[in-house]
Amino acid sequence: MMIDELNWKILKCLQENARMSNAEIGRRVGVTSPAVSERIKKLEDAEIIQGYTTFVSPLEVGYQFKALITLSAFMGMLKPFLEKVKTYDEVVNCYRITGNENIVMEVVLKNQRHLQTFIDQLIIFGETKTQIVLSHVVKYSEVKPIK
Amino acid sequence: MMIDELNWKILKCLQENARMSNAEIGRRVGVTSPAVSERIKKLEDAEIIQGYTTFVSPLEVGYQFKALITLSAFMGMLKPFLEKVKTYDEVVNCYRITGNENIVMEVVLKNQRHLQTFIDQLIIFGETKTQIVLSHVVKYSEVKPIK
DNA sequence: AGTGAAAGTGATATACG
DNA sequence: CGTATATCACTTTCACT
Repeated sequence: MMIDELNWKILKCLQENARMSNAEIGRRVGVTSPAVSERIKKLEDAEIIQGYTTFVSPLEVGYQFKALITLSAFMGMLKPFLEKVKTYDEVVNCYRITGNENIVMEVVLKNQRHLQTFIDQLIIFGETKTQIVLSHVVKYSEVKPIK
Repeated sequence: MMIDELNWKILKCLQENARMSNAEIGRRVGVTSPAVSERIKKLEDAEIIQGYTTFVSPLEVGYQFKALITLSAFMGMLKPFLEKVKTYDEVVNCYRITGNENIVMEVVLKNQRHLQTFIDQLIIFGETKTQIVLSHVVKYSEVKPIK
């Protein structure tokens, strides 16, 4: 599928604020709301738009910190881990990566004890490395057109 | 601010689909749409809700891969980097972390050459480590109530 | 803090450039 | 692929509880 300039403008609006009305998007990009509606539908069908979500602040709801946890899986333990990780409420993001380290997870934790019990659950899968997140410098920045 | 069970149900709906109408949320959680509207406004004011966004697939719009790039900053170079990183279109997320490695970035790249030119920009700030993302196993999972 | 009703605005389907 | 119109749904405000 083709993404023209108008579609990029619509994607920009939606990335800025997913709850913006089609009418408001239309005003900003210079078309009517049915046109916006149809284009959004096509972007969804083409899976260019993969969903709409809300940022809920982990700190404001009582989690004390975030951490990045890196897992170097033991032989044969990567596959079971990939299934298991989906069930952890703590994990908000999980990437499989190249190299000796196989997995990086972004986790939300309520306190140090919680970190300990969480890491304890991982030891059967491999070796872990924990890095506490001090700040989220760039947060879910927009995906922009390729130059 | 207090987050009661009703607010958690509303947050669950919004995290699943930020574009869900207040009326639809109301039907699912058992209140009227003005009630939903008012609660959402309070959650926004309390900065529990920090925004609404749209997932645009980097691969579908022409980026060939993602990478995690770790930066171990040279003495005195962390602060200038923290300003500079906001200007990079490639960086969709950037975390400052504890330990010898100071920064982890999630970046979208159009090809190998792009990776090289991007890393070249970083060498003045510190040493880098690059891990190519093979898959995004858990994607922006919901933040859930603390048990 | 939530409901119900009124008025305004937005979404959707259809007909037509 | 877009607009224009009409109908229906949703949002917002407000009086009341």
